[in-house]
Amino acid sequence: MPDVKHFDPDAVLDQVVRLFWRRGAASTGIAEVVAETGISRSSLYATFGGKRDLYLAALRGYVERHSRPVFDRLAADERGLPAIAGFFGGLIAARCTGEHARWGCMVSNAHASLDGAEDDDVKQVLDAHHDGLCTAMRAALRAAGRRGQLRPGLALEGAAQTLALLAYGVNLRSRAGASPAALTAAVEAALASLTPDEENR
Amino acid sequence: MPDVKHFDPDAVLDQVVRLFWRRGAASTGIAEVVAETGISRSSLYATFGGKRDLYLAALRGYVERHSRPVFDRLAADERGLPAIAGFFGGLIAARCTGEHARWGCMVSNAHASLDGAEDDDVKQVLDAHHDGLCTAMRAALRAAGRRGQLRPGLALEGAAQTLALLAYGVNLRSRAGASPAALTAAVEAALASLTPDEENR
DNA sequence: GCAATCTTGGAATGGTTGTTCCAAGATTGC
DNA sequence: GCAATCTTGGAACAACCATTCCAAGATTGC
Repeated sequence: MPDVKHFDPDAVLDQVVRLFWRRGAASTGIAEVVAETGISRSSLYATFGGKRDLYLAALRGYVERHSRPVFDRLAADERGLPAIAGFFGGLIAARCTGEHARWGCMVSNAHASLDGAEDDDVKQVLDAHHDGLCTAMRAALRAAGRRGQLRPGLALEGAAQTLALLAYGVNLRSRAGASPAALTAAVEAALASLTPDEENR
Repeated sequence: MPDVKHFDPDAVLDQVVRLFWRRGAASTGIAEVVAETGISRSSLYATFGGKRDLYLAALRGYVERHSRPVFDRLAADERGLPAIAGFFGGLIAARCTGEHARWGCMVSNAHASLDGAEDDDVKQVLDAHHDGLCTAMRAALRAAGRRGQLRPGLALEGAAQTLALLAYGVNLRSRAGASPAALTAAVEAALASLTPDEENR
C-alpha cells in the first residue's frame, strides 16, 4: 500500500560520495547536496538520516566501490612487484588525470578532517581501509618473494606498511597538484629498493 | 601618539596555530578563536584580517616554527642514515605522544582540506613545505652516500621523494590513532631497504 | 594633563548552517 | 476507484557563521 521512493538511493549516494570526496565534509552544506542530487531535503533525511550519517554512508560507499575492488585486484595478482607497480601506476593516473583528478583519496582526506571528538565510527572505517591496503600489499609482496624478486632478508610486514604509507603520501600530495612524474619517481625508487642489489648495478 | 596593542600578536598566532592544527580550518569558528585567545573580534580582524588571512598566517607560522627547524636540523646532520632515522623517530614521537599527540601535521592536514577553489596561496605554502622536506632529505641521503651507507645504484632523488611521502603517510595515519610500533616498523623497513644487501643477511 | 590616535569590547548584521514539520502528491493492494 | 501509507516539495526554524561598526578606553608625544 505504501508509496515507493522516487529515486535510486545508490545513485544518489554516488553523487554524495563525489561531493564529499572533492570538497570535504566540513565545507559541504546540505544545500549543496540537495542541489547536486536533485532530491529534496525531506527525502535526504528520510533516506540517510542527518549529515553525519550521510557522510559516514558516503565514506563506507567510497571504500566499498573505489578502494576495495583495487585492493582485491592487488591481493589476487600473482605477478609480484609488477602487480604493485601496476597498483601505484593506476593510483597516480587516477589521482592526477580523469574525472577525479586532484581529488585525492576520500579516506586519506578523512584522516585530516577527523574531529578530535568521538569520531569512532569514522575511525573504524579508516582503520579497516588501512588494514585492507596493508593486507593486499602483503599478499603481493609474498607473491614477489615466491618469484625471487625481493632482496634477501627483507622484512615483509614492514615493507607492506611502508608501501601503504607511501600510497597515503601519493594521495595527499596529488591533491596539492604534485606532478605525476615526481610521484612516479618516488614510487619507482621505493620499488627498486626492494629488489636485490644486482638488479641496480 | 597612538595606542599600542594590548597583546602579543606572536603569542596569539601560536594559539591560533594550535587551534587550526588540531581542529582544522573549516570546522573552527572565529568564536572559538576569540574564546581561546582571549582577545576580541575587533583586535583579531584588525591584526590578522579575515579568517582566510588568519588561517594562512597560522599555516605559515606553523611551517616557520615547527617544520623549518626540523628540516634544517635534518639537512645539517652529517651522520647519514642515523640522521634520517632520528628525524622519523622524533616525528613519530611528536605525532603519537605529548602535547600535540594525534593532531597530525598541520601542513598534511591542509592538503586534505584544500578547496578546489582558488587556494593558490595555501598551495604555495604546501609546495614550499614539500620542497623543504625533500631538500633536507636529499642532503641527509647525500651524507649517507658519502659515508658508504647506501646500496649501490640507489636513485638519490627518488629515495628522497619516497621518504618525504612516507612522512606524509606517518602524519596522516597518526591522526587516526596508528600505533607508534606500526609506524616505526614502516620507517625501519624503508630505511633498511636503502642499505646494501650485506647488512640485512 | 592634554589632545590626538589607535585599540578594544560588545552589540548588531545579514547570510548560512543543519534540521524539522506539514500539507500536497504519488503509489500501492484490493 | 478507493483508501491507506509512504514520499515529496518547500516553508519555517533556531543556532551559528564571518564580518562590520561604533562608542568607550588606553596609550602615546608634548
